[in-house]
Amino acid sequence: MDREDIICDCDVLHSDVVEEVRKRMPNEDDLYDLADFFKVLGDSTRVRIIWALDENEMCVCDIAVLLNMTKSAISHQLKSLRQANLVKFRKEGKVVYYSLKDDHVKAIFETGMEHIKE
Amino acid sequence: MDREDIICDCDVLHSDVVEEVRKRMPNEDDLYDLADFFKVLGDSTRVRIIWALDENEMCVCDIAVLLNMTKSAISHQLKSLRQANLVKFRKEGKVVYYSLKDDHVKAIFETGMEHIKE
DNA sequence: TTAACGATTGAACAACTGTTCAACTAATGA
DNA sequence: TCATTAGTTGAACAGTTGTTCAATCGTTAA
Repeated sequence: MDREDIICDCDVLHSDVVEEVRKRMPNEDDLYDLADFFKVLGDSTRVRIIWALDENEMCVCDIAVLLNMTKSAISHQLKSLRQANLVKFRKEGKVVYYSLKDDHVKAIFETGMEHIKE
Repeated sequence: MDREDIICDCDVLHSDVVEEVRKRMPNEDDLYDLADFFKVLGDSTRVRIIWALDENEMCVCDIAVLLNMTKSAISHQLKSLRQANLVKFRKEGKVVYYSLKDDHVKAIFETGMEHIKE
């Protein structure tokens, strides 16, 4: 990093701690990906969709009725969930059935629930 | 819900599934709180702060140096983390030391890492 | 008392996000 | 063939969010 790129407005107080932590920090890219992953879970519509799909495979219309939202809104959010690799789908005629792809998510949800219920 | 409040633009296709899922869905408020919890984790600055604090208790200046950001930016994010009950702090003279409050978070992080590394 | 410094705060701004709307595709069946 | 229905898409809009900037607080030490 060049001198000019340093935007921090203070001097380090415990350089030993900072250096030690810096060594142990995971790859920057992984931390950005992790934040993006949580960003997907950080929306009540998507959380409710995931929770619903964990109970049962459902089509877009059913989810829209369940959450009382438009098909379009649901479809947009399902797109985010697809891109984040959290749901999969199968087509049957005009109907598209969505279901959960990942088994990590339920574990994460349950630990999250424990946290907020304290 | 009144008839006028229904904004869904389609008819239910599998009312049995929808009814069954509706019964099993957790409390709406809990799902909103859960989404808010993930929203806090859904930012790379906050994720990096949490990861750093998991390694060592640190003061605001040290975190600012580590992440090459201003004290102000860090302090704002620490406020979010405090409000979400994820960090605690102790004062020593002018210096404020932050550390992780919650042991759930590391478990959630590690499961999240597993997911994104697939 | 005063200067210096670590930290916090509120306002402002730009960037981002979720929903709506309208237009569209693809499959069905009359 | 044509109307209908399930679902997707892109643009637009409003609401939200993260960082910056300047001002401020609280503690320390001169």
